[in-house]
Amino acid sequence: MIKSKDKTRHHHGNLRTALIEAGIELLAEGGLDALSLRKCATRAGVSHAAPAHHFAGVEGLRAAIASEGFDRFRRRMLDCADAGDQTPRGRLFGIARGYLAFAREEPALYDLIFSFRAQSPMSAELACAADPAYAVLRETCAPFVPPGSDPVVIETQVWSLVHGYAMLILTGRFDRDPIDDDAFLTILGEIGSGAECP
Amino acid sequence: MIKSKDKTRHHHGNLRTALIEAGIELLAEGGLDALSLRKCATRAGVSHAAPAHHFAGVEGLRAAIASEGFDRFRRRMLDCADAGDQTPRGRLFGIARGYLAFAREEPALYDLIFSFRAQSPMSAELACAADPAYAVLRETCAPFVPPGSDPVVIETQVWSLVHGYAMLILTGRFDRDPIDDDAFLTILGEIGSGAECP
DNA sequence: CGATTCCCTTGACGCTGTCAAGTTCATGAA
DNA sequence: TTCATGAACTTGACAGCGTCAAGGGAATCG
Repeated sequence: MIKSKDKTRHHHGNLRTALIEAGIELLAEGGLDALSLRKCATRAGVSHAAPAHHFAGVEGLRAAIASEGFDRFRRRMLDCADAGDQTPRGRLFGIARGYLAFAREEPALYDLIFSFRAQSPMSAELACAADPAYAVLRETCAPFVPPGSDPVVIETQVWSLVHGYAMLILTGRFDRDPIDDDAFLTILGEIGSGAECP
Repeated sequence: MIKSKDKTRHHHGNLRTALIEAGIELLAEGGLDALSLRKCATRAGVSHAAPAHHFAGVEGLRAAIASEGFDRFRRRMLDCADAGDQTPRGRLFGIARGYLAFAREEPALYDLIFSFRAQSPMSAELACAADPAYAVLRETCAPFVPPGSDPVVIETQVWSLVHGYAMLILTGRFDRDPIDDDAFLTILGEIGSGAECP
């Protein structure tokens, strides 16, 4: 048996994590195009080909960074939900605020996690990493599902609305605060009407 | 004076258009990553450095292709709107159908036109190219604007909802027809309630 | 102690965008 | 007409990129 979880071996300790961290830094500094295997390697202090032993090419690195990104995304939503009113509507507004906050605070990471397309070889792995984030949305929407109706309908409403709004913000379509977020959240609130909202 | 509009000069006639066309083909065949200046040049039958005389680098080519993409996007929405019921609600559903159709039929081109971020050097040029498409949305939403309210509110609702739904489709989050588009359009219809809907 | 295995390095290859310099051809002037 | 100008394109070069093959060094195991 090998000490399976001990990564602090050889020259570098925990290189995989260091490469992901370096990639997130590069994204924050230079956007999606600034991410490269060689720059991550340099920043982590290893040779240009070292990352190949930890990721399946550049797409593998992107997927690994996206996994970490989805986790931060999930935590950002939960933090906002936990900080506001602990009512179904308060929590719904909370995750929406967290969603928008994440998109604005880490736009390149946000772009990355939603840059994978359906036919991507990584889509299975990515779907796995994204599921916990989606679960947050699902749980928050649950109180608004009309009895006997498919939960996916209202989840799709909420998610499409917030996701689309975030994307439009990032494209810069809104020159300056087109409608403030509270007005947007009011719209979101109307979607949840018709179910109990204590 | 030079014959200003005559592009059929020299070796190649109308190379700029040919390069844009080649780029759109490459996008359709291989997605966003398949687009490169050199491949466009080869496909148009010119040397690898020829495109530099027509575009400001690869970003310039991407912007030019996006301009053409926005125009096709606009026409696709208008075609669908013109084909359905000529009521405000019928036309609203029409542009939504056209929006989704374009995203599904030319996913890479759709990705490209929405890949430019606010701080991009091309954002001014791109905003110009995108305006006619946004005008279609604006006109279609106009009948649903409550008197005395800011039109941008309802435009943002509609647009966010459809844009987000399209993005979620492309990411493959919906394994198989999660909710069909008609159910989605019903949601869209609820947004337009409260104004005249003849 | 020696062999194995893992982690990483080195070097190479083709592809990419970009630049500098040269060539070819159409246009306008003499 | 001939010549000069300049636009359109070619050629060649360079650095950065992802990826592969081969090799070396350290830790572990028999």
